[in-house]
Amino acid sequence: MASRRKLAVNPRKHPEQDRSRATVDTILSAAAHVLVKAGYEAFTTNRVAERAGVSIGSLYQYFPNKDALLSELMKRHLAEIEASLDFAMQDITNVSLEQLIRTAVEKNVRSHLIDPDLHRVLSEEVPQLGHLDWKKEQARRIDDRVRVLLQMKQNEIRVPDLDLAVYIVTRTTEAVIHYGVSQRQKDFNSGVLAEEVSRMLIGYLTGQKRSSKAVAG
Amino acid sequence: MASRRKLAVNPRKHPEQDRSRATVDTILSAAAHVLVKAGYEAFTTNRVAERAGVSIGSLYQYFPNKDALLSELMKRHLAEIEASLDFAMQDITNVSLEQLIRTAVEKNVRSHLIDPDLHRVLSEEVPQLGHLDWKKEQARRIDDRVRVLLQMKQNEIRVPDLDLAVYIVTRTTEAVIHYGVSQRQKDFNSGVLAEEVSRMLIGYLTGQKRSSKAVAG
Amino acid sequence: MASRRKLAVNPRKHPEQDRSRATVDTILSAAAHVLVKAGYEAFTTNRVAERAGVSIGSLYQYFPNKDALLSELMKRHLAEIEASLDFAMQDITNVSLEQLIRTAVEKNVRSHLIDPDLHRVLSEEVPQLGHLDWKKEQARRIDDRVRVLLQMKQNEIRVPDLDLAVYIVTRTTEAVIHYGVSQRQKDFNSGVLAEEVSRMLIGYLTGQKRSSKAVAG
Amino acid sequence: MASRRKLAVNPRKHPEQDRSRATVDTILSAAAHVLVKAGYEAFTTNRVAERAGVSIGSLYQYFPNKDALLSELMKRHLAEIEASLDFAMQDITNVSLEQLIRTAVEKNVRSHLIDPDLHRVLSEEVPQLGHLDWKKEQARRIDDRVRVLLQMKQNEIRVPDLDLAVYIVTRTTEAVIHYGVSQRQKDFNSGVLAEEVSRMLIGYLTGQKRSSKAVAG
DNA sequence: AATGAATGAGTATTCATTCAT
DNA sequence: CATGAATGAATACTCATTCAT
Repeated sequence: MASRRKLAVNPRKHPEQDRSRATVDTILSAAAHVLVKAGYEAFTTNRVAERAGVSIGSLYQYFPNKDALLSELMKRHLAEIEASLDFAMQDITNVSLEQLIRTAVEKNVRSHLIDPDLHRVLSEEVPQLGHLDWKKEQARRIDDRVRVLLQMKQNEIRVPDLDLAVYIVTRTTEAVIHYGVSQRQKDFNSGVLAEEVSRMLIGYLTGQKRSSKAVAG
Repeated sequence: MASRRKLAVNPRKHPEQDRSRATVDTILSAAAHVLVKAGYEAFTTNRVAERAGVSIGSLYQYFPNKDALLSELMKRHLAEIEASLDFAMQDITNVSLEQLIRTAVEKNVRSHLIDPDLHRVLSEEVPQLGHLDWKKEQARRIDDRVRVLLQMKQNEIRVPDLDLAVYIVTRTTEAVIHYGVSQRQKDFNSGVLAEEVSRMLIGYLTGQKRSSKAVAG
Repeated sequence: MASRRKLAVNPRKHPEQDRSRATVDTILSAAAHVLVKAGYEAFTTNRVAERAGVSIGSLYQYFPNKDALLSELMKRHLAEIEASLDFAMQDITNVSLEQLIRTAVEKNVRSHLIDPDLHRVLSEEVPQLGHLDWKKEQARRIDDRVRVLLQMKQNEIRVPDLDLAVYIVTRTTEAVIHYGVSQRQKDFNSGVLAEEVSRMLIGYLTGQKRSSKAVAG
Repeated sequence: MASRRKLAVNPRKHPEQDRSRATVDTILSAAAHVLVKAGYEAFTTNRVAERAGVSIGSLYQYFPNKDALLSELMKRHLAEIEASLDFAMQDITNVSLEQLIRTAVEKNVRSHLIDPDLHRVLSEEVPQLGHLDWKKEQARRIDDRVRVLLQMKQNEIRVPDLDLAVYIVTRTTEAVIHYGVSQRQKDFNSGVLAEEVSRMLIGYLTGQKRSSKAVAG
């Protein structure tokens, strides 16, 4: 498993290693397929193996158990989403807070177009193997990026607690968009949904004085 | 599965009916207990029956299958929450939009203090038997109430689409508060979290013109 | 399992409990049968259940796992053997050491006629689930009885260490007889084997001075 | 399974043959290691191969199946023990029966110090692949040697049946010493155990008239 | 109605062994 | 000869559900 790096040196592609990688991918695809088409109920290691056209033994060669398979599937899916989020930080300094939020929300929307069926099953049907370390880490990573973005615009922002703002922005965006895919399909596709959330978040961040027991300034 | 609700209609209470009702309650309590203390993983009909001090046969006398049991449990829990939401419509006309939102959010917060452990298991661990008719109905019912409230304050509100606004307000409140219970415990308890969401929603609803490709008017 | 004693009081035989007991016995018989006829290799819970004419589920209702089944089988078998050993202590005081040993060995021989096939499989083929508490206990119990017997004849015995003597007598008898069943069948049946071991043990216990670096007196 | 022993016969050593022999040894060492450190439960061909730093394919190049591997391991271990038993026949004629027995038992004791852990696992944990031809042969071989020894001292010996005596002596020694290693560790190490068995056997062989329905003469 | 013994299809997982490279 | 990916029969065990009493 660690010896895999010989590749770079040796031009002869280690056939086994390629085969392995291919098998893993096949299995994961099959897993996604089963999950999407048949639901978690029917998500059986044997069924996945069968769908993958691979023996059950092979599946267990690469995944020590069912949860590991599920975990890897989620990991990859979320990694894709995270990648698609990217935030293109480089030239963002020249951009207004408004533009920033709009772009971020927009990207979030687009990231939900990556295999939305799988996304739904993964987030709603699959029993959450919480405590997955990489999951917490990923959440932290995303929060961190959002915090950095907000900090850059700190002088335009009026909130009592930046961390809290990050939390609210994150959760809100996620929730509204996530369920919007299926429940407000029209607005989701037309961009209206994104526009509205953006507007809401911008308003929230740039702050209003009108709250009675108000916090902001 | 819902057919034994006839009892409620018939005022003359046969003693058997009382016993039945008691048994059902016992079973549901046991179900909640198992779910909370041992997780969905360990939630087996036999275990619930045992915990309830009732034979497995009896359990099946009252619940045709496991899902029915789970469904009823959710139903009751959500009904409690819905009840606690109540919205106190009667005198609300005299109240400002601001106050309205604040109250609503506040109630939402309080509703999350009803058996939060059960709530968590139910919403995160239990495989969502989506499509449950009563569930959609309940969601619709809540949305309807929110829509009515907002309509009463229509002249103070600036949003392009009331339905969409209802959706956003609902989802946002739910998400921020739901995860806030565990992830922003401090802010949740201090009321800061509620204050912030309220402020955000009020800002959103009373509207801003500043959006560029703006929709509102 | 502990409530079984109500029977004595209540003439109506609890049908369930009888059924249970019968099922357990059936399963154990089937287990013995499979073990003897097909060997440990083929000793499968499913096969045992099938042979018992009982569903696999029922088997697991009474035995939490395969080892528990095996353990119970051994326990019962060894209990039978132990019972057949019995040692009839009561009138043994009037008896010579010689007679004592002879009787003990004789009983040991007879105890090996209890299901000798099962005995063989159990002691040779089955992976020893050592550490079984009751097993150690039983061994101790038997040793204790032997020790008591020898202590009664202490003045006729010449050995440096009674405990050691108990160990040697026990092991020797067991080994010689155990393998004798199959390897010296003729002598086993004719009683010659028993006679010889008895003679050896008597000689050993009554002691000789001739050992060079000798211990005894 | 035994067919690769041709090597030993052919004096001209091809380098491959050396390598083969080395591989075989490596595998057997690994097998012993796994068996001792992890028990028979964990004794899998893949694990042995891994431990040996050899591919599973190679393992099967040298051993047609798992049992063959196990068999060879036992064979070698028992051969070592047998070799250590050796019996030093040459000058034994000058020696008294007493001395003979004492020496034999002593050697037996020492032979149990050869990898006692492996010995234990092999004799207690591993499912006896009885019927192994070489095993019976070896037993016969040992019995034969003992018989020859006893025959040499025939005039000092008083037993009704020499074969039976061989059986009893063999089994007794084996059993007492084998379990003594762990159950009477102190006496085993101090030599007291050996002394006692020796004394018992000498007494037995030199015979007593005192048995009532006596056999000897 | 209540009981709890019985059911058995279904599931994850292991491991000896093969065979293409 | 060596490799290690692939195989798949086999196995222990679970749990929702039924039904005779």
